[in-house]
Amino acid sequence: MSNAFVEKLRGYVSLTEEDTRLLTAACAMQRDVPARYDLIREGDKPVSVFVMLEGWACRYKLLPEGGRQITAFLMPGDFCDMHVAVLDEMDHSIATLTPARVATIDRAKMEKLIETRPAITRAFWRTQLVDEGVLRAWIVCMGRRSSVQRVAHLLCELYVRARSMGVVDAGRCELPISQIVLADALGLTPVHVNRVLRQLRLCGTMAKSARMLVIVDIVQMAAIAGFDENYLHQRLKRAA
Amino acid sequence: MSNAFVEKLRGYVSLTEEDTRLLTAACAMQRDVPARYDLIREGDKPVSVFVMLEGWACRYKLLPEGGRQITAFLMPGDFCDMHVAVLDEMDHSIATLTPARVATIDRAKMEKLIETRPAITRAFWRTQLVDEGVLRAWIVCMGRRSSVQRVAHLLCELYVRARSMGVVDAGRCELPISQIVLADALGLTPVHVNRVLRQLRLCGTMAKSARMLVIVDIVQMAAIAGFDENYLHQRLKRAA
DNA sequence: CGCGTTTTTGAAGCCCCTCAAGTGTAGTGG
DNA sequence: CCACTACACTTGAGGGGCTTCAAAAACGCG
Repeated sequence: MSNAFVEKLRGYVSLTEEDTRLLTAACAMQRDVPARYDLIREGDKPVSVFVMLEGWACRYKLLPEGGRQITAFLMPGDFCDMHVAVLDEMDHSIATLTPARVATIDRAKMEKLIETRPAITRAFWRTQLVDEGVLRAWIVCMGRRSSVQRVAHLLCELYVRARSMGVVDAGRCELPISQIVLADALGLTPVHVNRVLRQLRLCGTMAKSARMLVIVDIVQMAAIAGFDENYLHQRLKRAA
Repeated sequence: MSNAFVEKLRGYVSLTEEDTRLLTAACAMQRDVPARYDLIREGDKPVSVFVMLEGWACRYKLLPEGGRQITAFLMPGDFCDMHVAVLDEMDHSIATLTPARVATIDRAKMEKLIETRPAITRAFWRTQLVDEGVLRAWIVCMGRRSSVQRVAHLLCELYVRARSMGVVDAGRCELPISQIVLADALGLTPVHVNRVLRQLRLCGTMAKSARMLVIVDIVQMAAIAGFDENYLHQRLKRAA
C-alpha cells in the first residue's frame, strides 16, 4: 500500500521492502486541504515536512510592491520541505493550487529516517539535486528567453513531469493552472501570457483549456522552447 | 591547517577535530587554474567534486542562440558539485572568473565521508539548502524586479556573502566581476548594466570599479533592491 | 607603446507592460 | 431555471524599459 511519494523515490534509488514500509508509514498523517490554501507562510518556523500526495501546489514569494513570483510547482510525490532541519524561518510560502491531499512528517521522524536508512537519505538527496536543476533551468529561462520560449518551456517541463508520473494520455494531461498562475511563475503579465498562448495555439503546437493541456506537436514545442529534458534527470528515467 | 571550505562548513555545524582533519585531508588534491577556465562543461560526466579555495567561479549555461546565462557565483569555500553522486552528465558548465585554486575530491572519498561522518553530511546538506534559497531569490529577482533593483540585489548578495567570509573592509570588498559578467548573471545587456551602475553611483549608494565594489550606503542599497538577507540563512550567522 | 577588452555614451526600435473594457464561465441563491 | 456574482479569459490602444546597433573613450597587460 504505497503512494505517489514512495513511488517517486523508488524511481530514484532502489528501496528495500523495509524502506518502503517505513516511508509509507511516515506518511500516515494525512489531511485534505482546499485550493488556495497556504500550507506554510514566509516567516513561519517550519516544524514538519510536507509531502504532496494528490493535487498541485506551488512555492511563491510575495513582493513589497504587491506582485507574486512562483519559484516551483509541486506535483504528487514532491517534497515540500527539507528546510525543517536547517532554517529558522521560511523564506517563502507554499500554497495549494487545487484541492489536495498532503502528508506531514514531523521533524523527529524525519531525522530518524535520515539517520537510520541510508537508501532513503540518498533518495532525498537526489530529489534535492533534481529540484536544484529545475531552479537553474528557470533562471536560464527568465534571463535569456523570449516570452514565447518561456511559456513553451514551462509547459514542456510540466508536461514531461506529468508524463513521468504516468498521468498523460495521448498528449493530453490535466494541468489545473490558470493563466494568472502561469504569469506569476514566468515573470510575465496575465495579459501577455494570454497572447502567447494564442500564438502557440494558432501555430498548432498546443492547446490549453481551463484545466487541460493538449500537446499537439511535442517536437515543435520543444524546438520553440529550446527544451532539453536532460535537466530533469531521473524524473525521465521512469517514463522510459 | 584548515581552509576556506572547512571554515564555511564549520559555520554551518560544529565539527569535531576528527571531522575537520578528514575534511582538510580530503582537499589535499589542489591545483591552480587561470581565469576563464572551464572546470567542467555541460555534457561532461562528473567524476569528482570541486571546492573553491581561492578565486571566483560561476555556473553557466550557453544557449543555442549564443547567449550565456550565469546561474550562480562561487566564492572561496563554495562547493562546485554534489552532482557527482547523481547525474550522468552535467546540465551546465562551471568556469573560473579569476585565477583560482581549487581542490578536487574524488567520488569514492566523497561517498566515504558521507557514509561515515554524519556531521559532515549534515553540513553538506545545509550548503545545498542555502544554495537552493539563493537560486529561488534569483528567480524572484529576474521575474519581478526592475533592472535597478536586480543589479542592486545581486551586489547586495555578493557583498553580504563576501562579508560573511570576512573579506570586507569598511564597505569595500573585492569584486572581480566585469559588467559583462554581471549582465550574463542578471539577464540584461552589458550596455544596460552600465547605465544602471551609473544611476546607482550618481544617487550615492555605491561605486564599482574594475575589481572593487564600494558600498556607500548599505541601507539605501538594500531598500532599493528589496533585499532581505534572511534568505542567505547560515551564511550570515558567521558575520555576526 | 600598442593591442584587445571593457566601459561609456547616443539613437532608434521592439517587446512586454499598463490601463481599460468587454466576453465568457462556474458557482450561488432566489 | 434564471438572475446575480466573482473570476478568469480575451482583445485593443498606447507607453516605457530594455535591447540593438554603432562608435568612441578608457583601461589593462604584454
